[in-house]
Amino acid sequence: MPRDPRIHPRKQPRQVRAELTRRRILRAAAQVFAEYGYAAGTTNRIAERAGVSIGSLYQYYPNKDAILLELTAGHLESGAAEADRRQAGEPPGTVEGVMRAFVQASIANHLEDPQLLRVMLERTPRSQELLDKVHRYTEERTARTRELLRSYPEVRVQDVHTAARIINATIELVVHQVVAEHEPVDLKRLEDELVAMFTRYLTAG
Amino acid sequence: MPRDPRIHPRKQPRQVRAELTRRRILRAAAQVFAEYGYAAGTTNRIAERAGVSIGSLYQYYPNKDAILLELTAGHLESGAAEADRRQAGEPPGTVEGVMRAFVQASIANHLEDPQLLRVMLERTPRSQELLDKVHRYTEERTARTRELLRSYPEVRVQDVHTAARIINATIELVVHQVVAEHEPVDLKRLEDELVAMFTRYLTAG
DNA sequence: CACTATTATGAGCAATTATTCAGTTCTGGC
DNA sequence: GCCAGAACTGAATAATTGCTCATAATAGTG
Repeated sequence: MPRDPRIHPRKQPRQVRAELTRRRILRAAAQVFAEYGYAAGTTNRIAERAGVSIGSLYQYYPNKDAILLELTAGHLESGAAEADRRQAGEPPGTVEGVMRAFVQASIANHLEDPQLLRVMLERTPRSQELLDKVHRYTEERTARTRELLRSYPEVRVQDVHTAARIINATIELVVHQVVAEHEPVDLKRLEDELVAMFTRYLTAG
Repeated sequence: MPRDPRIHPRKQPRQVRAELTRRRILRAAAQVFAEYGYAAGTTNRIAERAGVSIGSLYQYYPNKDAILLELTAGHLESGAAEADRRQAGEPPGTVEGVMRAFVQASIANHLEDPQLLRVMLERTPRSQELLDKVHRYTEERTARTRELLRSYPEVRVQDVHTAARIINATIELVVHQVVAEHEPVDLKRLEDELVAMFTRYLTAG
């Protein structure tokens, strides 16, 4: 039975050791969720892995969901930052270049910890807060992609907005699925085919 | 703690009413899983929804996982049957026709009960039996698609196998995601853009 | 050192849940 | 109508788990 975080606000760390504890808990949670999944990743297990008592965990997180929420927020933010970095660095001259940058960023992002990502995807639909966060992120990302596509005259699709959505969703989901599979996958091949698919789609004569 | 089904085999119905009970339980499980998710979809709730005592449920299913396994198996089988039907009916002359048939079949399949499907996707990675089943199904489907693509001379991609994988994964995942979203989506538009993407990808000059 | 605020502890509570089993009811063949 | 096996029942069990709170340890301050 989750409690209302407004009634049970998490404590703000004022000493260094508190901040350290918080970080230990978060790292442990990432490992435990990745290893056991959300349901079997119990708060006691997380505390144990962090080398911290269960009480400490609840001083910084009002409930279990809040932990995954923070992990997910971190992932989204680092993903957005990565995308910004790649885009600001050098504006790729071609549509293919843009698509390749997208795909590469996604593959890199998913290689980090596919199992944890899976838990995030699993859990998202059941948590309103997560849902909202992911939704906002997705919308902004779609809008950006759409405008980027608009800036290339050679892009000719019926509906740029839908195209942007499909491309982003495809990258996110397909890369995740393929990377998370147990069999070894030729990532270069995956990258090339995805890039080819998007490029031909967008710039068809 | 799931028990070994070999030790606790489910009973084979010998009377009509038993078969009816089994079916009521399965239908109720589909509803309850879709409504509450896997974790909160308790066996007691399923039994209650089915209008059957909890004991009856355990006479036909050794544990909770077995129920979802049967539901998933049913979904896969009906999906495969649907694909066969569409393909056997009339061989579409163009690549675009084939892609459209694929996309339409998937959309139809997902409109049925997106929420239940989500639970299946959620749960699959945690159940070895489910994992195997889905894996076998995916492999066969990929092989079929690959051979189909090979039969069209105008299909020119670097790696037909990877192409088949990407196309199937994209259809499955993107359609699911878009359909499961709460916002109303223009399905015709989704269909058109997906078909365009695949067709241009496959038949690029 | 002494004192207060901050942080850490962990036994245990309350609630939930999958599953069992001893007993009851029903069905269909004779 | 009788009865053996099939089907059904649901209270009870055993285990798990999120989370609390009274208490203890520690840090920073003067």
